[in-house]
Amino acid sequence: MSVSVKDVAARAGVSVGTVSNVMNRPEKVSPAVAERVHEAINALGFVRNDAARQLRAGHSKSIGLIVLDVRNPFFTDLARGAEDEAALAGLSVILGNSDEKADREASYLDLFEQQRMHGVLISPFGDVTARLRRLHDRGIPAVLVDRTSADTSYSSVSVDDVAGGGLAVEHLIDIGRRAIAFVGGPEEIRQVADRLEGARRVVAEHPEVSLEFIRTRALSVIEGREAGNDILAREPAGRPDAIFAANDLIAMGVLQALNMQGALHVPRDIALIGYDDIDFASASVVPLSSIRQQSALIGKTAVQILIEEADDPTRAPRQVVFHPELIVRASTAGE
Amino acid sequence: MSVSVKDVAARAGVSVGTVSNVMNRPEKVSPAVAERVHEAINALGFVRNDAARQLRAGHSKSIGLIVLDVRNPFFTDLARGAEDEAALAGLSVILGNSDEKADREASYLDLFEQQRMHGVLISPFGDVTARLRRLHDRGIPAVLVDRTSADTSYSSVSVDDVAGGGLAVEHLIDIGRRAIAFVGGPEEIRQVADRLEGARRVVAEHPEVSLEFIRTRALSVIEGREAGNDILAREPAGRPDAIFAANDLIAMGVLQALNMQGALHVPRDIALIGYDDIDFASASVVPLSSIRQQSALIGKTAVQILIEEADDPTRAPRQVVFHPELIVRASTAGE
DNA sequence: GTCCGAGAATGAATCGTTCCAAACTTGTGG
DNA sequence: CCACAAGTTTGGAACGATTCATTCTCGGAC
Repeated sequence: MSVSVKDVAARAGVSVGTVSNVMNRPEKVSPAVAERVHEAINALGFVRNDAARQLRAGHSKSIGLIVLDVRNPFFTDLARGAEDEAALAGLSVILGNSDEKADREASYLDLFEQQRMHGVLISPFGDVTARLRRLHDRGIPAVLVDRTSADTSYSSVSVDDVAGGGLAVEHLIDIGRRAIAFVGGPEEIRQVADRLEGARRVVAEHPEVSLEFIRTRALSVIEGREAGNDILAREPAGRPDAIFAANDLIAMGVLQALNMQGALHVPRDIALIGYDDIDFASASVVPLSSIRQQSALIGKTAVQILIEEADDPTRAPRQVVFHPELIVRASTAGE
Repeated sequence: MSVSVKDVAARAGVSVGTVSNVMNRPEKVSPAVAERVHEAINALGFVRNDAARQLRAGHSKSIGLIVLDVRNPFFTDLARGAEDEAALAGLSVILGNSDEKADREASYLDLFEQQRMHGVLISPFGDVTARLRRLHDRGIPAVLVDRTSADTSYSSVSVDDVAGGGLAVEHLIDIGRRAIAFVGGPEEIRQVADRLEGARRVVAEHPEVSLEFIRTRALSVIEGREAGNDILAREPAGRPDAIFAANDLIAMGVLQALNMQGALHVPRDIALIGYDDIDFASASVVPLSSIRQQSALIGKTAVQILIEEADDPTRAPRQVVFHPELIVRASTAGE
């Protein structure tokens, strides 16, 4: 049925300990023996039983990653960065999609605890502090991603959305716009609140610039289109000359509305900038300027911190904050 | 450090065997004892070590799922269906994203083999027959999803793309269109070829209808827009009166081009139907008709088959093919 | 009062790998 | 020729949950 080290050892004429050494500390074993063992492994098609290895080691060689939404490119890029970094340390990443549901999030945490993961990266939805504490007591470190922890007892890696909001608005001002509208919502979403806050701060430094807040019920294309239609319905004098959308989906909706039957021209009549820099952003009718987050770098950094904490559980938690980047495309081009 | 059944047993004043019974065959144990054991479990914060359980059982309680692209809603919905079905059997699903890369696919298969997964669902990219054979020999069944297996030694669950192509074109004919264009490519992609084939078959039954094939280099928005611009540049008489796009991204690109400055009206001048029914489809400027696949049902069914095969490895492989569904929206509305 | 059997609880064996102290081998210097 | 060190290899204990043959307990039948 199942080929074990014992079978490999028998065929190679060595002890099981030696087979283990060949796989885990090759430098301890003579080349001739190593060769024989490898031959036996291939001939028998031996594949190590991870459960046994884990049982002995006390914890697994996998890192659990729980994200809010696998469909969001931000998280898939983050996951990719995490995987690549984990691979360097011989670890693999198991991806869990909480889909912004507390019960799904909890069941992944249960699973990861049962599996004695090497560590857990989580973009939390519900209140997970109690659970993370349990994991920590069990020797499983956790790092929060895309969210700063309220208490600083866990490490976190996030992006400065306030700075991102500032970047977007500074750019709009740079190209000469003065009447800016922020479209997005609800403000309960931290990212929305922070981006708006960043926009407000920059506007406060420029007395000649005004900022209007157009609230949406969600961050979707349809909501963006409704907001765009509202703007279109106004007197020309009452329209903003630039729009900062809380994310690219909103921006795309706004663009569709403004562009309908060529009513208004982007960027001539109204400049438009989004947030997240999703693939669709560069593929829309008018390629969209946006704010890009270094998603892969976040994942990579989070894994680095996780590995450090796993090696030395007494290490003090760290909060890393990255700064987003402005991507200029046609929707805010020229004057 | 780590709380084991032994600790629980000591606190509850019973043997380890009884603790195991409480967790795995509660009917074998008296209520009074069960109560004491549960109290001890909670008090000590005991969580079963999955590695030990697995080692004993010979295989894990997880199903591995390898998809071509986690960002594709088709696969996330499929994964959701699989998870829900697996949960009913007390299994969990581990998601791996091959991202259409053979090396990533291979490393997930390695991982799943090391972990002695309960079974593997895979939407294959490279040639995985040799590897699946190995898994099978080791007692790990595999089910192919979204692809019929060339040889019938593995079960598979897929969608009939030929039928889907037929559905789309029948609908266009039903609303009175006669000059149909299929936009998509490259034909090497099985889905593209099948959808085109389905379209051809239906057209062959209607002598009054013509089918034109407009090839694209990829299934992206940009390629779709280029195709749309080409059509727009033609003499009005040379334009089709209906377009069947190989997927929704292509359709969105086509729509953007046709709609630019209100040049052509969809569906009055040209009717348009896509494929996949992605979220964006209903959110585009003109809500898009599309062909929907029962993604969740595919995942659910694949898990059912997998569990059956895991229970009885001698079971003959089955090929299940689902039929897609027509979703009518504004882009093909009325006459 | 004894015997029987059903139900409940026990505990030793088991899974496959890793670790490590001990045993073995080889080569070198005295 | 022996002692010794360095380099290799060995074999058994350990990890923690599950299983199952065995033992125990208790109530009822005779």
